[in-house]
This record gives sequence, structure tokens and C-alpha cells, in this order.
Amino acid sequence: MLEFKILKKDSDSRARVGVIETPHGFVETPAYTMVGTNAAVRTLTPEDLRETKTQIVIVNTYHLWKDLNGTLDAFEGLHKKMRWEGPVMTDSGGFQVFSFGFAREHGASKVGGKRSEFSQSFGAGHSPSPADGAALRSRLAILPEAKRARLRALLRDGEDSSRNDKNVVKVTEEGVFFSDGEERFLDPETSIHIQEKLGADIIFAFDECTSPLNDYAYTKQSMDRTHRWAQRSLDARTRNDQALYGIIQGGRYEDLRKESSGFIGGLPFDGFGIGGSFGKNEMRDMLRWTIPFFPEGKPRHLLGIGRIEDILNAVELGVDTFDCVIPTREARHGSVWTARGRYDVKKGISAGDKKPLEKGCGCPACAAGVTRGKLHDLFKEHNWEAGRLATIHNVWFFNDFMRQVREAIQHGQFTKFKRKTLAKLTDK
RNA sequence: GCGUCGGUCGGAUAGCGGCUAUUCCAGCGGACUGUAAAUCCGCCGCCCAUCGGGCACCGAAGGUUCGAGUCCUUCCCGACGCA
Repeated sequence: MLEFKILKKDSDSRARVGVIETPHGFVETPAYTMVGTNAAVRTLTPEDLRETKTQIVIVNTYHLWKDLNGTLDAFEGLHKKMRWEGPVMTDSGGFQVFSFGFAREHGASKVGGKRSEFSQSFGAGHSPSPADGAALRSRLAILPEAKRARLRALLRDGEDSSRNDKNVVKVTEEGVFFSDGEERFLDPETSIHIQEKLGADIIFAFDECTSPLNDYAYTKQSMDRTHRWAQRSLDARTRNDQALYGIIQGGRYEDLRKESSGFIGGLPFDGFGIGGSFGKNEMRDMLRWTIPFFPEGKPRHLLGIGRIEDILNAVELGVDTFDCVIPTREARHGSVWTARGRYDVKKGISAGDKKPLEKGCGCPACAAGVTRGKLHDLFKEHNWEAGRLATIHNVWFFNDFMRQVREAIQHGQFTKFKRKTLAKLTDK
């Protein structure tokens, strides 16, 4: 089970410092969860994770389920698999409903742009063409008979989205069909079952992450379904040593967000995930609408958010934990984070530069004397070590940033800390 | 001196008579938010520009042709071979 203690509340905001106790150790909050989709943070060893002050890692249920390919029952457990004794959470697969579906079809990302970019909005997707149905049915033909019968039945009432070359997802009341190479069906019961087998300390209810491009009607329909899935996730749970978080949706719509946090916040979850998507400047409003509905004493996790400015805003509004791909993905892409923002070390200007990645940085890479020029060369050689060193630096940077956030709240200096941090940052 | 093969945007390349000259690297700029991502998207001869437009261009000069980077001639340069 999970214990959450709030150690200090900020007097000027909803920010708070706390500690989450899991069977595998403590997480001091506010905390950043590093993303290790396939049971490993890309390029990092377990030792690297510890040395970069990583407290907790999030692993993806869908991808792992796919990798295990039927060998789930024999799975040794995430901690053993990862050679990581610290806290772990697993996402439910709900994000893949979005990333393999709508996002893939429309090139949408979780955080949208300005309002003008939302001029186009989408309902349930275009009508299924006969070809779509035929392709889906032919895929079903290769499955075992019992499963096929079930899927066929489900197929009849699945009208929520239709698949095409890009969109490989079909959402139904029962659950979600993925045709990512082969036919898969994920529903709340299956997701919870997999997550219990994987054995993370914190697991999530199965949801559908909607797109900022979805219209009101679809967002509401999807949210209501996610609420039903939340209850089904709770009902499916059999282990009591894992914390189960519910996830709210509601997209960009105030009434839906309030309804969702009110509904999910009223269920007996151990913590709450704030999911879905919104426009770039809409996150603060969304958090203001939703957080008051959550029980004070339970942790709140903002799913998939992780830029410095967003973290400061979210902490201020009462968020305890985050997870985001930014430190790790951007590192592999050559972006090095500093207190002043990030820079692309692959660019020619870093060639031959003898300066450290960031002045005064205490990360293992900087401590070992890695210079911008050295990292530049490694990237140019396509050396794996480049991604690793950059990841070490960025992960340490974000973890250390969270440490500073905690410290600022402890000292009653959060508002000042936020202002000063943003003033330094050219790249928010 | 003779012969052979070559000279294409910073480098390397494709192109073998027919519309906007290819691709890779480097360079410049942008993106990345519960990871289909060590990735992706622009630009990369010159000039003006908001969309866009104007002018060049395949070592040089001639020629053949409706049309030439591509064929022919001469010259220049480079590699190799023979003297």
C-alpha cells in the first residue's frame, strides 16, 4: 500500500512538499518520474539512474505487454527485470489509445498550440469505409476461435473511431482494439491484470487520452467511458500492495474537467492522474478547475508534462508528481538542458568548445569533465555514449531542479523561486 | 609528348538528349510534453520578397539539335598508364 505524507504546505499557493512511501522506497515530492517505456530508461544503466538522483521510473504497460508476447505469466517482475530496486509506476496503456490513434492520424501532440491552431476539430472520426471493416475482419481471422468470437461481438458495437493506414486504434465501450502489427485488445480488466503481473508500486486505471483536436461531443463521450473504465479498473484489482491511481480526462472543457475530477476524485483511488490534453496556455486553467476536487491527502500526478515552466505552474497549483519524455528524448536528440534553457550541442558552435555542458553542474557527466566539444564530437560520430551522457546530464538537471523546488517550498520561498527561475530561463 | 578516365552547390555523389539537376555528409534554422523518436521538418548558387518572384548554373569556349550537364571539336585542370 501507499502512504503519502504532506510535510509542508506553501502559504502563497497550493504547492506542497511531501513523501510517498512505496514498497520499494520513498519518493520526495514534488518529483519527476523518468520515463522508461520498455522497462529501461533509454541509454541509462540502473547505476546511471541512481547517480542521477532518479527517484522513480514509469514504464509502459502496452509496450511491455507487446514485448512479453504471451509470456506474461512467467514474468519475473519489473524491479528484477530493470535491475532497479526503487519505486516504479506503470502507465495503463491509455496513452497509446491516443498516440497510436488520433495523434498518429493527425500529427497531433498532447499539448497543443495556440487557440487558432484548434480551428479544426474532430468528432468520432470519419465513417468507417467497407474496406476498413473488411481489413479488420480479415485480421480477426487469424486469432484463436474463442477470442475471435469475443472480438467479433465487440466489433459490432464499436463505432467510436475508425481505423485507416495511420490510425490503428478502434475504441469501443468494452475496450480498445490495436492493430499494431497484430491484433490486440486492451480493456480495463486486462490492463490491470497486466499491471499486477508487472508489479509496479503505482499503477494506473485504464483510460482514453483524448486529443486537443477532439470536439466537445467526442470528448464528453470518451470521458464518460473513461469513468466507467475507472470503476472497472477498481473492480478488477486483486492486489493490495500496489497503489492504483485514477485518471481524469475532459480535454479542454471546463465543465467536463470539473465533472471528471469530481467523479474520479470521489472514487477510492490511492492517487490521481491528470490526463488528456489541452492547449499550450490552457494547463493552468485546467489545473485550477480540477485540483480542488481531489482529496487533499492523496498524491496528484500530472501525466506527461515536464517542461520547466509547466512544472512550476503545476506545482503552484498543487501537483505532486510528473512524468515526461523531455529530459531523455531531447537528450538523445542533442538538446542539453541548463538553468538558462536548452541548447543543441550538435550545432557547429559547440565544436571544440572546452566548456562543461553547464557551468557548475554536478551531474556525473559534467563531473567527469565532459565538455560541449566532446559531446558534440560523440554525437557527430553517432556514438551511443553521446545520448547516454546527454541523458545523464538532463536527468540529473531535472531531478536537481525538483530538489530545488522542494527546498523552496520548505523554506516558504516557492513564489520567489518560481519568479527567479523563469526570469533566468530564455527557453521555457 | 602520346593514351585512358575524369572535372556537377563547402566535401562526396547521381544523372548517359527532353519538364523545377539526385542523394549523403557538413552547415544554418525549427520541432519534440503518460516514447512508433540516437528522431522528424525546413533551408542550404545569387538578388528582391508577405504569399512569391527574378536571374544564374554542371571546368572554359565554340558547335550539332526543336531541345545539351549529357553528343562533337578545341583548350584548361587532375589522376593513372606508356614514353
